[in-house]
Amino acid sequence: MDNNYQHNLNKGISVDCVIFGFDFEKLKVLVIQRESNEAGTMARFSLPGDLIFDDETLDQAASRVLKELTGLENIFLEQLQAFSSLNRLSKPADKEWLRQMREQPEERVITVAYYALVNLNGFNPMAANFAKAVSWKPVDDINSMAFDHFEILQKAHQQLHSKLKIQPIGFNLLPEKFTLSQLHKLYEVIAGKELDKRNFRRKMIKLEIVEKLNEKQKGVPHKPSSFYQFNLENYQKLAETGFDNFGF
Amino acid sequence: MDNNYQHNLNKGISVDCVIFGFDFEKLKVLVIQRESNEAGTMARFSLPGDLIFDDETLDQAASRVLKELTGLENIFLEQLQAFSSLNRLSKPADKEWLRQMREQPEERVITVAYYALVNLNGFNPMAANFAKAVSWKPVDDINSMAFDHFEILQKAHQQLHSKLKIQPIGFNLLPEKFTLSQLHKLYEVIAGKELDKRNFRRKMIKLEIVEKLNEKQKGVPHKPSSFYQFNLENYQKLAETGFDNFGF
DNA sequence: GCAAAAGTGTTAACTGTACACCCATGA
DNA sequence: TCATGGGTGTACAGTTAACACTTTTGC
Repeated sequence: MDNNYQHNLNKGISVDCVIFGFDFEKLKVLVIQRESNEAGTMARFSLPGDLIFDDETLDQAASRVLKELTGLENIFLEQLQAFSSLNRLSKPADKEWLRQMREQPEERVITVAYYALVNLNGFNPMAANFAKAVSWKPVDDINSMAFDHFEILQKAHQQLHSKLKIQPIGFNLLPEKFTLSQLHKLYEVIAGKELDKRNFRRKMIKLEIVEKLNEKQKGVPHKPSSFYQFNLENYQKLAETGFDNFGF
Repeated sequence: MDNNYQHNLNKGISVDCVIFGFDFEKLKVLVIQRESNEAGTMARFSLPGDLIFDDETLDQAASRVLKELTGLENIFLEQLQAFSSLNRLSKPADKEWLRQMREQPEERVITVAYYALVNLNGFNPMAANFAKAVSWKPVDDINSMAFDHFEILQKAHQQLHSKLKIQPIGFNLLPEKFTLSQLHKLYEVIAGKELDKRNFRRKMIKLEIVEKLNEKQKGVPHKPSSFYQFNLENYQKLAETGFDNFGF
């Protein structure tokens, strides 16, 4: 990717991004689809990533990959961890694929994984980058990926889950205005279990990290829901007093 | 360090280890002291670390550093995160120091930090490695280090704190047999606040992750304390049912 | 008027927290 | 006998968890 800057690339280190999105139904992840020239082989996906430049930090490299692919900037992006297994490129098809993109595909590469949270509603990654076969896949539907990317995805998913319990990062997956049912559904999907509707709402409202707006859903064939927004200020006050557990 | 294997070193990636120990009083960290040839300059310390070999994983490299320095194997060792700031080597004295140890000290190096938990009682790192000026320093007494090591230390300290709340990793800092007071003190030191003695003991005992032994302290000028040991099996049962918060 | 999702209260069980005194030992 | 840290119980407040019906809208 980005052959224009090759002279500058650090050949030994890459970043890979696990970009999560939520469509009010399922947790999804942005994947790049390999054109399958091996008939009969299961379609294979990889995470977006790139080698880093010598004069950028890992954070900058991850932001760059994210922007190139989605056009998005200033979104939630956090380092997961470095991966270094010696057989990252052990699958033959992976080597072939890499050969098309990099100068020395056999060389050992250590990758630093990041995970990002984006609001995917009304957003199509293809609009920003139509040259690549990019798509959102439900996380739960994926059970294999190229390289060690499935391991990275699983680790990122797990990290998202643990972090959601102690910090209000889930709001990054929703639009600015959202309904409590949408928030509720998000927590259920990530926690992987049902959460009592009444208890959930009561807790969110009592913590005062969501704020009711004077605006309701329109055109829905049922009682319209109020919109809410995340109140960062209140959350920060809460965090100062040592809050670190939603109790889900 | 370890010049014998130079031909094999990956010049772009190093590991650094934050090795924590607990002496029943304070949380300590293993540091390497630079021989200060700059009079008047505050003594400077660094974390133990090394460039990685091309044919080892990051985990292996970290284990190697740990073993070379302490002689210890199979102890708690976990990746923290990768650090890549472009001015890691910006302090002139740091460059000079590195020049003595590496071929190309100016080259950009990304480091992957690990943290380890060891039982330091009756243990002297010098015994295993007398060539280096290695010592345990109280974490709270350190407010500056070489390179970006102070940032790494702070991050590791913070991680230890958060993780201790949700997983029983603190036992790695204690001997196999310990008293509840020692465990209590450990949690207070890492949490950075007083914890009610009665409530603390009640909780640990009720969770059944500690097990009372038929053995007591001897020769202490006060009522002798019972020894306890960590019960991994019970903890795992607990973890299966979704336990992830000690509530401290 | 019906289907669909929004919104709302109460109770019982459990968990957290605050707090003070007697006990066993060595010197 | 004194100094030192070990060890114990209780009551109140707050939090979690379980549970079912009414409301508002579009069709």
